[in-house]
Amino acid sequence: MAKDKKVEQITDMDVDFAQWFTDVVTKAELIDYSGVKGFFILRPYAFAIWENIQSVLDGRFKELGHENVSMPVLIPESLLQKEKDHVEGFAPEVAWVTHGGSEELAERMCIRPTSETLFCDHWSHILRSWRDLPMLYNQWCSVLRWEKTTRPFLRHREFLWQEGHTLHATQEEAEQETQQMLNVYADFCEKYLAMPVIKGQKTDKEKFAGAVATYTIECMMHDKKGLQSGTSHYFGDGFARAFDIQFTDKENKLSYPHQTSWGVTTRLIGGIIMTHGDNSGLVLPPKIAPIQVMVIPVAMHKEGVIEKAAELTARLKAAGLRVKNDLGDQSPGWKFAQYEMKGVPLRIEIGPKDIENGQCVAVRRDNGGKTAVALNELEEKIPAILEDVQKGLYEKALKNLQDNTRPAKTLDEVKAVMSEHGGFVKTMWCGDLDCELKMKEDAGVSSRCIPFEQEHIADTCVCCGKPADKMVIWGVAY
RNA sequence: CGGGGUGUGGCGAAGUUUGGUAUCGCGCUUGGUUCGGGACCAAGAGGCCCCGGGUUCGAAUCCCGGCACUCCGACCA
Repeated sequence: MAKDKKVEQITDMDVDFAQWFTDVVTKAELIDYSGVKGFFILRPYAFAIWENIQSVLDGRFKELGHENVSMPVLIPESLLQKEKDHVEGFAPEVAWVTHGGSEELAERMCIRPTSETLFCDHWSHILRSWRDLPMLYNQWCSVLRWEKTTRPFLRHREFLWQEGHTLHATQEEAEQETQQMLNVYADFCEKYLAMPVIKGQKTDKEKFAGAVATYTIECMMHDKKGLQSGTSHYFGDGFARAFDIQFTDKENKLSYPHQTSWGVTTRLIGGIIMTHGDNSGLVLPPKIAPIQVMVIPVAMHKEGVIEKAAELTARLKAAGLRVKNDLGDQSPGWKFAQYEMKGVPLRIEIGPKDIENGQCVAVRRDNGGKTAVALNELEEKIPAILEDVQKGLYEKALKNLQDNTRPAKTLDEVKAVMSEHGGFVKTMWCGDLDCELKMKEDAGVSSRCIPFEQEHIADTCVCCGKPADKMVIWGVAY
């Protein structure tokens, strides 16, 4: 027991998962609290993770033809009001600017909670012809939503994200874009963050305010709760009509374009923490870790150790890895614990005995496995171990998802599964809002999504017993 | 927004019931010895006791009002 838990300061995750999470985000130096509720400071280590996420996704977006833009942070109230469902969805959680200096503004402005209205207004100015389409835009920015309950990474009042917004000549093209971007997110989560996802569609109750359809990737955290990790929306031409965005099509007729938007946020970092973390702290997938390898010299005062550590570091850097060494005067044991806390995927120990044997010792963060690596094989062996760590993390998370997703045919079965195991439940659903509400009321679960990969669990709705042909995944979500 | 808990050097706590000028551990600084799982010795530095009022000769402590953090709900990425 105790020997597994090397860091006493962290609350045991099986005792109190929420407290464990708070301990990790502060002790791994990811987050500091600002003086204002819901506004968090992303410290350099957290921001470096975000930059890695940005860099991969931004590259993908651009490969697919998207361009980055920068929209204003303020939205005039009249603009926000234009699309009815949208304003109803967001009005309760926007913050308002009412003064410029000491002068009261003629019209108050909200700090953007999302930028659909800004993009729409802009497009209504510039769109003329079918030759202008598609418009494939994205922006990296922060948005503000006045949430009641806030938690680091999972629910900020101000959070960093990217929001892609696109306009297309046809419904088919827009729907294809929506699917394409959902797939980009799913692929990124699985390949880079080692987080398996369930792709599917949101129910009407859960979809984005103003959307025709919302698609989502849902992940399962270590505590078996769900995390919506990315969304992609199809808007039809509703916003275009509300904002009077038109173009002249190939038949010389005025037409409304079809629209999409899609986004991921710094919540992904929360997902990484809660998917892979353990009782020693953070565990980062190698592909996204700011530091992939930490070289720790042992018995630094002995001749040649510091030089050897520097040499290994330089060689691994040259091999394309993100690697650092720690020549600080803390004891090796302190350093081991420190970088475990920070989730560095691989540690390399190099001391006098190793130098004598022409080797170093590589220690994996995910399972503690130690390997002696011959120094002349460094460039081949270390990347291979990192790949294995990446793979191992994904497989472990996939097992958690699969082992904790259970079928149910009746509401009583759902309740039994939830009280006994938690996790996700898959059931048939008739499509009625009343049944969805009853699931929440009686079993405490919300619909996560209607997965693209459907299974036939039963012939009838889990709730009302009427014929049903849709399978829904339910769970408790962050 | 409803219900609970908390707020004391950087961190974690004691002190609050019963008012008398703040204590401990960790960390930090300097010097020395150490170094294969959070080393040791010595000497130092560091406090608007969350904020604002009030009671009192005197408030970390009692009273009133705020704010923040945290957990559980409802709302949401």
